[in-house]
Amino acid sequence: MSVREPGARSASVKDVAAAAGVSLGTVSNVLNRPDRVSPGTRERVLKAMTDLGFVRNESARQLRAGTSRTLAYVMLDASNPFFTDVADGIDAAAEAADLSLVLCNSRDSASREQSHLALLEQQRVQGILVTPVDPDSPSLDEVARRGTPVVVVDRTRADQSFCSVAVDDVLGGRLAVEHLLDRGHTRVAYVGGPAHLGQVHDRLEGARSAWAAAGHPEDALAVIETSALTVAEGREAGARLAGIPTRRRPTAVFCANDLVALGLLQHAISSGVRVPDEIAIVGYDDIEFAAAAAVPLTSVRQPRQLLGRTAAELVLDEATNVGHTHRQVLFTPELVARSSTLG
Amino acid sequence: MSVREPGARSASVKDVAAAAGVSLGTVSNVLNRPDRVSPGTRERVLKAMTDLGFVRNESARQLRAGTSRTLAYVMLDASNPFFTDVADGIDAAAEAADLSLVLCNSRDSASREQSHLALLEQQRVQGILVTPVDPDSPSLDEVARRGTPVVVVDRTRADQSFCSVAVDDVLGGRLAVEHLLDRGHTRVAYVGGPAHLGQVHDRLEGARSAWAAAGHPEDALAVIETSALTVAEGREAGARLAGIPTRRRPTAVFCANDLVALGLLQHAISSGVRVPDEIAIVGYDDIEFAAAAAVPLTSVRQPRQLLGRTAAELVLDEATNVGHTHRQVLFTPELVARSSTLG
DNA sequence: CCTCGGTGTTGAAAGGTTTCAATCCGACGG
DNA sequence: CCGTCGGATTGAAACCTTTCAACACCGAGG
Repeated sequence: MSVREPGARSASVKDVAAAAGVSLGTVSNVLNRPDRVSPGTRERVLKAMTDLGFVRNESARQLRAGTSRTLAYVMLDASNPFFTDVADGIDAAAEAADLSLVLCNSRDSASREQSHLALLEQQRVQGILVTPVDPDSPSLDEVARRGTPVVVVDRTRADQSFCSVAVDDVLGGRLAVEHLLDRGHTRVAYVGGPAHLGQVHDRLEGARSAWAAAGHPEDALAVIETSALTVAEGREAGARLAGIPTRRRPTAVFCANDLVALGLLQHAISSGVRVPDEIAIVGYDDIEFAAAAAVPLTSVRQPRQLLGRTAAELVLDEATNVGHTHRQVLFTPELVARSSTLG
Repeated sequence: MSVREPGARSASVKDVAAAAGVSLGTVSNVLNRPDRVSPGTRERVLKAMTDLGFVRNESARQLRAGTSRTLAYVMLDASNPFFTDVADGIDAAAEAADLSLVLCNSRDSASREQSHLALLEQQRVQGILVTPVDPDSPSLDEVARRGTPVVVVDRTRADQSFCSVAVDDVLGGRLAVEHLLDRGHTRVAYVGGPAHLGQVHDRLEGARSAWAAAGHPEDALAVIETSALTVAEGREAGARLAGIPTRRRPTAVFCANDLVALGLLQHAISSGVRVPDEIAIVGYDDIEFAAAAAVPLTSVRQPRQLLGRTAAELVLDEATNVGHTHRQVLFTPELVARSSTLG
């Protein structure tokens, strides 16, 4: 029952074999094909294992077997509920395939992402799912080229160099603005940034197309750019909005994600602006906190779990199926109307 | 530039050595002690590596070296922002120690937790941080006894069998209720559950002690038990609260965590109950969404990142320091008063 | 009594990296 | 010209598990 000192060597199959008085091949059989071993010896071996505190050395196992039983998701930002929901979906699929999932958080840093990718590659994980800081980064291609299946999650890329799973952001933007037009709004603002983010850009594009289709002059759709998609930036944008004279102030706002929308909502309420009467708000992602906001938020829902599950399935196909061909899956978003636009 | 088929063997040091016309010892030197190798050969070896798409095999490395460079955090519920903040703190410490952090999500399931622990142990990670489903589970002891440093995060245990890092929940409960007493409330309810959770129990205990210290009869502190600490349960509790006749209805509520508080807040606002005038609300954890709520939430702040950072430091000490002794660190929470109690 | 079939067990090889003692080679001092 | 020294390179062993062909044993069938 003693505790091992740091650095002390742990028991190996050889030790177990010696203690049980069998060969080490037999110990291995107990671990991997217990039915091949007679009950008597099996008991003896198992007892020796618990006595010695034997722990199978996964490195050696994997070295010999050449294969690992884990999948990895390198997430962009673990504190955004959207990504943890995606991770849940991946987890479900991994569990179904009897793999375990490890998560790495790059916290928006390309270098952290880089070192996670390197380590996972060296560990010979079955596949890597990643929401990259920059989808065009060549290091993704390198990892894939060297043989580790890579699937890009919630981002896309012009070329088709690997599988990806994403949601149609242009359509999402269109849905949001069409909804606002249906509700009779004629002065609308889009809030989000930085502009170079694919999501921010695509959602705006969708918004503009719906706006133009309704016959409004394109440049009458105001754009308020933020420096990040966070709650704090949303509040900030709310303040800027409040500075616009009432007669010209938008009566509705479409935010690039729910965090921004929640910040904006908070600013509105705390400064006495009524939602949706004076200003209607549409968010994006439909995270749990959107429905739970003080004024439940109308939002564009993305199939988060499904996104994760599908990505996991793609990476597994690539890992096991020789005839695999890359696919770009694009899901359809859906508008969920709640009080923040419905009065 | 060709892509390897699934199952194809990747290049090894031996292949690199052959391609560069050196021995494999030299290749290893290039990887581990580049200064020992003359610039000429080094270049040649590096070129061979990129040509062949060489990826160091971490299993073999670790098998030989006997040590890994990773730390793991087995989190209880990745979709609770509280835990992702703790993970950020751990990550910071890991980065400082030049280790990489992998996250596993047990999603409130003891069996998932179990299999994550087993795998991590077999991978010989440097240490395991865990917020367990059940802190008294004997499998934690077994892992520790067999030699992997284990630190329990945000939970405690009667015995001192390993290091733990937690926050004084009894004090937190006291702070919350003292604040409400200061604001003149005389009818207060505690909302949380299930009761067997250590946190739920301790916070209530603290609440009761403050309540009694103010001379109020102990049983006059109402308790509304929920079946989980979620937003949905918070809404539910709000509905139950609303069912109490006004004259007997509590004028203030102390919730066992912010998710419950946010749900309760949402119910109040949507049914026209004014916060804090008709009902004051105190949450617990001070997650980011608490400050960003429509009525910013008064909450008991826990030092989340510090919790994580300290836990990581403890596990590293245990992993490297032979003279390590277990410590139970208890942090002090702090009340953050906002509009939900301040009018 | 011998052979056969089957069950249970063994021993050695393989997998990729790191380490370290040993070797090699060129340069330099004597 | 020889011996020596230092830096660069090599080869073999070790890490632990898994696999698989070979072996020992036993009872049944001929």
